[in-house]
Amino acid sequence: MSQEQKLRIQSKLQGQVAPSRPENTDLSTVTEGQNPNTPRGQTIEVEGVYIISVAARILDMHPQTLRKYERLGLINPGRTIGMLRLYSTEDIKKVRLIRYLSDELGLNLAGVQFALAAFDNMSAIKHRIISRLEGIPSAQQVVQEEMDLLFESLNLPVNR
Amino acid sequence: MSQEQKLRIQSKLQGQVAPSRPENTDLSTVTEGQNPNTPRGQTIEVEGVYIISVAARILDMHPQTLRKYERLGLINPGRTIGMLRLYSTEDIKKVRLIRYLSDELGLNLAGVQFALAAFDNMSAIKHRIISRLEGIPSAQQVVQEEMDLLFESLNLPVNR
DNA sequence: TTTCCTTGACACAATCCGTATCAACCCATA
DNA sequence: TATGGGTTGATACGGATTGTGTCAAGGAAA
Repeated sequence: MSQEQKLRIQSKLQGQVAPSRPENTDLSTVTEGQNPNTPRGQTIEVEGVYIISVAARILDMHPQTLRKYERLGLINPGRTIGMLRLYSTEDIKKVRLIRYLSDELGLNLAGVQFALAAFDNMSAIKHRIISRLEGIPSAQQVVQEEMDLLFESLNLPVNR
Repeated sequence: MSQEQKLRIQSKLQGQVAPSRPENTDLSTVTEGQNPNTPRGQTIEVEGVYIISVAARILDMHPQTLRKYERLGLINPGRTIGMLRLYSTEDIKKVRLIRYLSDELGLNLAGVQFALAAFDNMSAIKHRIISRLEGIPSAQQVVQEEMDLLFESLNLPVNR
């Protein structure tokens, strides 16, 4: 339970199981819902990937819960050659978002699935609009502002 | 209990608006552009307004379910002077959307609440953006198209 | 080898949702 | 005005869902 234990196991397993670094993260769709102005000053954990036991300890959640989330398609962690799950920091952040939607807002997992898909769609549409307004910076500014307002209105925790 | 009694009240309350079609599922076109909350003095003359028993029969749902939806803030039907609930056609449509989110997509009521709020915010933001792009019709069209695409991507039933 | 760890499957306790029930009150009709 | 049926708010119950626990079997690392 102690922080030292977490970091010990974490660093231990990182040295072993994580030969590939950030280039392995082809989970680009995960970060789609995050704002570009995300405060990145609070990263306590070292960037990298974790096996399920370490990820569960970091998140203080049961490993079976993480497995269930994956089975429902909510998260999609990478795998080692031996089929071990590898959770990136983006995966961790996404699980925190899921936990917020579930615990704080009371959504069930179907609702979480719907919300995550909605976030992805909203973010994609925002980028599509801004892209299509290439020659009109003033319009781009309007869309940027209002869409950011929209995300704020959803009470999404940026740093959870 | 008896069907005659209900139909009697129904015809009293909603006038001559198709009381003999209990299986009518397309009420969305009846009073599309009319505001059901306009006080006309006599409640008998208001069209497309139903008490809870009639609304429940139109929707094929339990009256207690409708009451619970209201208690949770999902719907907000009007009231008579005697505090009887009055469901407008807009309320009926909203209940159908709630039922779709709940039954088809499997959201719990907290998820439905979140989704409805998100829809409202999205619609409001869309109008705000278009309003702020007053002098740029081409940009307005882009936003209109993409936001419509966004709503479509949420698999929302238009006429449920 | 030994010792963890992971995996999938099944089971359990707590909670949620729709429904049912109850007494009290309201409303339309005679 | 009197009456009977419907509505209201509150509470309680059965079925379903969710997170968690447990189990045996197999793999990876010291």
